[in-house]
Amino acid sequence: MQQGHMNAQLLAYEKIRDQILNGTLAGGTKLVEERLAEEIGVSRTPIREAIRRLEQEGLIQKKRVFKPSRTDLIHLFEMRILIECFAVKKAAKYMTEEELIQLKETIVRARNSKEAEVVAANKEFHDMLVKQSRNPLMIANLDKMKAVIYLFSKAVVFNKRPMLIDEHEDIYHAIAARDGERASQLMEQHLQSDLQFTLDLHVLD
Amino acid sequence: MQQGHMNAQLLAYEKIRDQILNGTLAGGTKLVEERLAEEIGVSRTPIREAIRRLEQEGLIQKKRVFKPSRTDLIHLFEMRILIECFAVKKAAKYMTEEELIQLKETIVRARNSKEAEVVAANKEFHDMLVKQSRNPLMIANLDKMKAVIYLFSKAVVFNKRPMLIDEHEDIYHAIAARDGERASQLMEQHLQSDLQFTLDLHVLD
DNA sequence: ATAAAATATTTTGTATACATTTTTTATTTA
DNA sequence: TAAATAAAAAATGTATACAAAATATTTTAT
Repeated sequence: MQQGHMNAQLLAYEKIRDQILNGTLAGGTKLVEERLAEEIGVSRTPIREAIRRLEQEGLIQKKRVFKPSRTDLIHLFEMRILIECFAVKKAAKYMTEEELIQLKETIVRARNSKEAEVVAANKEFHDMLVKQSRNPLMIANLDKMKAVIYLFSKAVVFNKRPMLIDEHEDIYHAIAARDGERASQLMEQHLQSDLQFTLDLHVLD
Repeated sequence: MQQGHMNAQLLAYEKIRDQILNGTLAGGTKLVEERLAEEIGVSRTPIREAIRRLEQEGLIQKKRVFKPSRTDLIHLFEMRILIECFAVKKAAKYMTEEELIQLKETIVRARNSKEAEVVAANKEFHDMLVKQSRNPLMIANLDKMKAVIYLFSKAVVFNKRPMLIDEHEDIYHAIAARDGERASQLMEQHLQSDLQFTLDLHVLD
């Protein structure tokens, strides 16, 4: 959490967002402007703007902390698959040798580290690929979605799904071989597995 | 323009949005809260909320009416193609006979009407298909994008591209034949042609 | 006359008061 | 007791005043 020129709005936005993501504000909680204003120490005005923003990002819906259902997650992943498969095809076409080395590097790092570092490396793998879409719209879209996806899976200790890194490696090889179609197929399977894994951990709904 | 329970916010939102879409507020124009407040006859507070919303929809950027560049339009269409091709595959799988009749109906209407009615029928064709994605996220996304796409092509008299209806018909036949792959390919070509047509009409940039 | 500094003006950000609506609680009635 | 209604409280919507920041304008020095 960095603090640029901290105006009240940004402060409110970041504080509320953090509380939602780390679970302090649980899914379904009603957000009361005055309560938040008092807690954060600003007036209602910037709180409102922050809430509007979070509403647009999907983290708040109808004044309540969004609690994604299984169906919501499935929809999110449908969209995610569309974008990441597109990106991966572009990657196969346009990624430079240097970029490929960097990509490979995230896999090596994921194998040789543990805990948070693994998660960070895997995240970087996906981020690098999404960037290859060269489409700011898609990048921004996916960014928003990730917050909601995280919201759903935050209970899931940490992405420790078996085979995850192997799948990344397969995707990498397909890209390096400039086989966009195959990379896309592999990415789809990879994300479907991720979705299934997440759904399985939330038996109730 | 219908008026539900007209609160100041909605009023402001709709008025500003309309002015952007119909060109009264030209691309690049700086939006001054006080000016708008006076004109619309509400205070600055609801104006601000309306602006935030329009910012999120992409119609306003950094306090100015968004003026999409050719590149922006290309990005928009990349995203649009992704979603509509996805939708069309689902349509081929799941559309009922009744729905297919309705779809066909939009084509007949487009052939036998003129002016605004043709445009409406063509729009309905796409809307019906997008709905087949059965994914609220995609539907909402496309809806936002359409406003911006319209913003770009509003100077373009009205969608009178030759072959447009024939292409719709081809897509319809592919769907009716339950050939999702082909429907998707046809939809992609169709939208690429639309993009090209729109770009060609804006020689300057 | 030009560039820099100082000043004035406009515009946005924030707090606050009050109006309106929504939600909750209490009360009445069947 | 349960449903319906009325009263109270709470929360949101809106207007407005003032503060801070960003822009535009004038002044000054070179």
